[in-house]
Amino acid sequence: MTAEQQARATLADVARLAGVSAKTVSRAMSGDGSVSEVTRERVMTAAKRLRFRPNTLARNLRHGGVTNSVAFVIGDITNPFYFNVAAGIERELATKGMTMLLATTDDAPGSEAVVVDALLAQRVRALIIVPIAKDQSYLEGERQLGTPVVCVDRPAHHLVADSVVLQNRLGIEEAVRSLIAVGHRKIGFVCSPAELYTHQERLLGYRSALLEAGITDSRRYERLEPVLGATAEESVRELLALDDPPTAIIAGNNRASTAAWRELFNRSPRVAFIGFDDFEFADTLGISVVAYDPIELGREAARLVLARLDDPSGPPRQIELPTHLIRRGSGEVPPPDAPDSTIAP
Amino acid sequence: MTAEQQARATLADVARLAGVSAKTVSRAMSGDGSVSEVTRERVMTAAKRLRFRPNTLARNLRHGGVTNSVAFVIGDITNPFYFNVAAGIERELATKGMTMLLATTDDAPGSEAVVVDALLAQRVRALIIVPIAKDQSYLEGERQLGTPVVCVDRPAHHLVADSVVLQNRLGIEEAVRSLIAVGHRKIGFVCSPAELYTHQERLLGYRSALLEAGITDSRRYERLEPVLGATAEESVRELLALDDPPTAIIAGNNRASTAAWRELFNRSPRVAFIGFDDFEFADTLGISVVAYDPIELGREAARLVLARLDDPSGPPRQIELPTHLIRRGSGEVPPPDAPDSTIAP
DNA sequence: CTGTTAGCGCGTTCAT
DNA sequence: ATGAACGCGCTAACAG
Repeated sequence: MTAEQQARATLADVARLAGVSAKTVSRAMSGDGSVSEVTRERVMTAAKRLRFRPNTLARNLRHGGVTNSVAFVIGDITNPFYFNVAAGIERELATKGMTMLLATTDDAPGSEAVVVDALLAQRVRALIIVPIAKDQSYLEGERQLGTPVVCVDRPAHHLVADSVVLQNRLGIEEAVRSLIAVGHRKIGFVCSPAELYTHQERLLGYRSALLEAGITDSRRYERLEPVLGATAEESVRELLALDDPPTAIIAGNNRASTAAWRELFNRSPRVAFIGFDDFEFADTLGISVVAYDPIELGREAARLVLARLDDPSGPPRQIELPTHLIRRGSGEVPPPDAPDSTIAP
Repeated sequence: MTAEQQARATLADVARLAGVSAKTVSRAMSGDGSVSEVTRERVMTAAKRLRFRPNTLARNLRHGGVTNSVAFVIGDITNPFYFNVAAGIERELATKGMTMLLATTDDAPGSEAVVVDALLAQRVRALIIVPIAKDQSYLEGERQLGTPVVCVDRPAHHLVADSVVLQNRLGIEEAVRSLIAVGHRKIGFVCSPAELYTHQERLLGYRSALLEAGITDSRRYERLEPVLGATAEESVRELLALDDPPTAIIAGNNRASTAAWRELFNRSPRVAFIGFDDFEFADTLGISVVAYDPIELGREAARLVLARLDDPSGPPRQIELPTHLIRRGSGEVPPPDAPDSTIAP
């Protein structure tokens, strides 16, 4: 690493070396206007010799001061869920030559606006966020200025914006019904913090499906962690330590799923289990889950951005992506008192 | 979403409304020069009313045309390994107010230069890449222009650059020795494509550790997929179908680990197994692995970038991050013919 | 086909 | 403490 900090060549430098005007170089490089074959050659040679690299920034500044990147704002980058969504966004954007800027709020509601502001100052083309703050109205002005804002996984609060969410209720309802069909009446629900929209929805799905089956005494089986980061392992232990423990457990999100299964693994008598969000080995291990496609979640969000860039007008769009129960065995375990599981009738 | 595309306010607009010069606004906003308290107030109010947002791009253009983001170029965004590295990079950059631009080459060696060129045109501050092309000399010019280039996981070819890699050989050697200590002499090695530096290193580690123990006839137990995407499941099946099958298997990378374990799971007699790269449930399932910290890999890369931005001179730095064997049981299974495993002496 | 002028939004260098 | 002029790298709008 030598410090031979050679200066970066500009259009003007190339023009000088090629003996033409800057604009001609511009034309030659971008293939925009018409340039004679000879001069184009001359320009290209000069550019190569000077290691010229067009400055997209300056170009965009001239065009209206917007970059080519879309910002994706997430809470915790170590959560694989976000990562898969990011993968979908990146892929979809790449088809249009756009790049993804990734930023983190560390799941701190207070830092959302700060992080977003910094990104907007960098003139990102659009914003895709997993809302964590309780109020996104601070983005209203930016939206009016023409910056598309798309919310993923959770809708925005106090802001008109496109969004992509999952069919959370339906997913959990399907899981509950499936357990009931096998004979369960005592079904537990463990999940991460209750405040989040997704978890609220899933809780509502859990309750409505139970109600539907005439089960009205399940509140004691609900365990929503009060704080982010608390593990579902404890919740499961608590539930199973009850005098009248549940015979089946549903987890409401990915972290809770893995934590819960960790606790249920190797326990007997076997407690039926259905997780939320598919994961590696869930198939090999025979774990039933309410699955969905996180990559598609990202792709849809990016598509909404692209559509909005194409046509800023029109009403906000709310997309709901399907969830579906995958039966692999763990959710099909009957309760111990079921007719089929008794040794003799 | 109405189409009320109101124009974006600039420094000049704010200046006009506040009745001062543009430079005064600039001073007031950046808190740089000295501004009287009254005018500062006036400027701030005007800025708020116009929803003014300073344009970082224009500012940076004035400063030398460089953005605040560092590009991270990876092959396949769906590989959790890259994701964790990305997490480390993002976190470390965030401490300096920088953001991460994520780009993908789809593991196509030919597209690396294309993607990188586009990023450089966007004037990223630095480049962190997982090299996939056979030659990174195309970056030499850029390096001389002062753009730090850091390679992760694999060193660059034909380019002087900082890099962070793992202690690949040592990791696999430790695994092999551990298996040998339990009594294994027939040890298989399954891995993804052979061309990659990491896999070559691990293969060499495998061979040297065997040689060290006087085992010289293990070539028939080596299975390196010729193409990316081929699964290690087949390789494992092949190995176990041999007349004289191995009694232990080592996987050389994360994808191979999960695929191999999928195949070994529920098989009997139990084949000893050690994977490479830790993963969710490896602990719960009792799978021994050669582990390392992917997030730290990213953080180190980002630190190299920051150091290089701070001081471009100095020799290239090569950092090797440690790997270590985590014994959880699967790697401690003795061979069927071992004295301890026989029922009676 | 090519060059000139002007200006994108901001900061620097002088002035005042 | 504040302002005017100029320039960062590039391109639109006009020449010629």
